[in-house]
Amino acid sequence: MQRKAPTIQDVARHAQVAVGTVSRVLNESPGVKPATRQRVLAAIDALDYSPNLIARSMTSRRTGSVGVIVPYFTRPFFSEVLRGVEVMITRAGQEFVLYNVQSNEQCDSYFRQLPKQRKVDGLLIISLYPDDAAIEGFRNAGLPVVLVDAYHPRLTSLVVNNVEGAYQAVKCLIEHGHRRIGFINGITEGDFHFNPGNDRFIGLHRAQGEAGILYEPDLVLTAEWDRQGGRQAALQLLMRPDRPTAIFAASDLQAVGVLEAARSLKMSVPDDLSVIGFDGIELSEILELSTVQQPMKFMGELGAHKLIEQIEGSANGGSPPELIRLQPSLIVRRTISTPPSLCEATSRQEYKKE
Amino acid sequence: MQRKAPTIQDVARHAQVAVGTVSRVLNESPGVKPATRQRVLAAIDALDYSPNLIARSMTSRRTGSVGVIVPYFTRPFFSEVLRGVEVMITRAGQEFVLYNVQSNEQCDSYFRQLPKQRKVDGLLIISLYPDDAAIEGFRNAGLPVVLVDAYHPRLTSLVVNNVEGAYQAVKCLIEHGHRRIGFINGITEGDFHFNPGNDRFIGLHRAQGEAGILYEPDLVLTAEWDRQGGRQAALQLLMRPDRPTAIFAASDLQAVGVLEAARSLKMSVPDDLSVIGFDGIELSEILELSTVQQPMKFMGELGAHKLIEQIEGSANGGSPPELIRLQPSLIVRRTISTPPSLCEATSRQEYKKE
DNA sequence: GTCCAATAATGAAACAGTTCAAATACGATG
DNA sequence: CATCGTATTTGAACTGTTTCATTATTGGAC
Repeated sequence: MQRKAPTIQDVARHAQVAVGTVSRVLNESPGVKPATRQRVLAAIDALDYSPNLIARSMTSRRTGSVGVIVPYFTRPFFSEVLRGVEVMITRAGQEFVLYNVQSNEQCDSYFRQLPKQRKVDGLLIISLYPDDAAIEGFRNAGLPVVLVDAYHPRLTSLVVNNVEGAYQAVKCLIEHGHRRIGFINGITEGDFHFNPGNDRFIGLHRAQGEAGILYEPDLVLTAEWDRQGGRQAALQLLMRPDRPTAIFAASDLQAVGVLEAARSLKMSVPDDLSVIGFDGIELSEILELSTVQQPMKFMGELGAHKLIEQIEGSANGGSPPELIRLQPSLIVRRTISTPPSLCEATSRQEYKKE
Repeated sequence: MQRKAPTIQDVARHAQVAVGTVSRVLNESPGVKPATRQRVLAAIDALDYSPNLIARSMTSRRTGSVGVIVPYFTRPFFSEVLRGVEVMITRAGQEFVLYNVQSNEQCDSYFRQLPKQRKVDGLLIISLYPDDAAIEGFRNAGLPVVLVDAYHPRLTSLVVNNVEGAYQAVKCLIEHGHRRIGFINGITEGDFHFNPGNDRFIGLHRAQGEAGILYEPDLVLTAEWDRQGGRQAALQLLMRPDRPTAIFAASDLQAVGVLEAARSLKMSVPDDLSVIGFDGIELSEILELSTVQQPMKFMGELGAHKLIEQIEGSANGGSPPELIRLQPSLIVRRTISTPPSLCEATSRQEYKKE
């Protein structure tokens, strides 16, 4: 059992050529006579040889692997982004090394270690924000890095316009007559420094400002990015005497929590409460939840594509960092309607008219 | 920019020792005088050195990476399993290389190539069934392999008792009075040979047999494993004149499709139709879908744990393959009730009595 | 002050490839 | 037939580690 794998030496011996020749056959370098090439290929076939990629990496300084650093990779948003990433990485013939981060220390340690260990040819960082020291480390190591759903001026970054997305969402709510709109933000996880929820808050703020709605700090809560977070925050908002008639959540998962909270309070959506989320995960479609759709898979694809471009072009000097902005789009589904107060008001008005 | 990374040679020179000594400091091998160790550590610190893992892999024949082969890794079931896998792999200080397979050829090519390329120390194969040639390849390469949600006599395998899970589910439906139960199986994807849906079908069959219910081939359909598949199959089942009063789907995603089909036909669940799925993904909880819960995360953890055990013990001869069986558990939620026909029957009976 | 056995430290070989300067083969030309 | 230039091929050097047979150092016993 476990007989030693054949090496390039064995192939060379078997084909009666020098190792260098086998190497050029393997790498399809020119300058090998067809007849020789055939002999070598036959030997490779006979020995069932395939090159040891580790050894190859030694000299070629290419590992054929791309590292992807991502927080909580099983959450639907990240999962979708990764789907796109995987497609591109595989298409480029690279392997996909997943670095899941759950804490700030872990994230930092990846940022510090990975460039030096040389186990990956490039790094795709999703929704995480490397500090300047980390970026210096990437540069020193000559390691291509692309940011997705995060921005840093010194790195190629891919972001969606969170401000605009939130603005559209809230504007839609306002156009439906809502004046008291709750906002559930996501926490800045660990200490990752970067929080797309903050931009979404800004969008909300802008839409409200334009409509002349006063900012009410009490209607803004910060919660975990998941269902539980959304539910708890929603309960808090909805049990207030002057509760909001609509809630905008920084993520779909939180919005689902809002729906659950409403259900548990026997409130009907959208009759008693309008809800809108952010992301556009599959679940939002199933639950007919209105949301701001991000092009998740595309973000993954494009980010990976840009990274691979950098890896392949890294010989001839790195290209300057690029900032790519994508537009989210509002999807109005079942969970939005005119607020109850306004309905009453309207009917009362109509009543008066008669 | 991009100054060359320091090597062990540089450290040795800086600390005025031989490379061998630095190596033993790095690997915490005994036989290095504390004073020397200090000098070396100081040099490592001064140069900000960390060993090149690729080079290290050359001689140590350990890459520090574990490969995970999985189909459609973003589906909730796999995603949950992977969550467990990731935890264990990271805990063991290994890296997680993801091989997502979407076609049979791709799967096969991974099975053939990976053992020879030596880029991973072990392979975790999820819901995929390697053929004998592949297994021979693993053995020749001395590559530890563990199967999760699949079984092969020559490999350590981790399976849930699909027959039993399905049996419980269908028995529950029968106990609620259902006699016409539709079954939506999942297709055997690509040509992966292994289909847990078949065992679920057997469980259904057994429960029906015990209850003296005749097997009706028309009530058994095969569909894609996803929502669309479930929806289409359900539509087909529900538009029959003698439609079933309950549907058991081989996956939760398909069961969600069933719910959607029912909704589009204006049928109420569970009043007009009982539905039960399989897997126990988060979505089933959100939709209050009854299901057969698999310990997904645990399966990932245990599978990865077994694999790491094998990797670490692979020096002293491989342990014999092990078969681990886990029990799923039925979760009854909102989507099960007594069938309408029986309600009528019951009320008619009661009527007569009066 | 020797001698001996540990204990430390050395440095070359090995790992499995790529690369490149040098050697060789070959066909055409003068 | 010698010469030249091109097309192949060779084999040693190199990548950055680990390992291991040697060699050097140390400290204690005599």
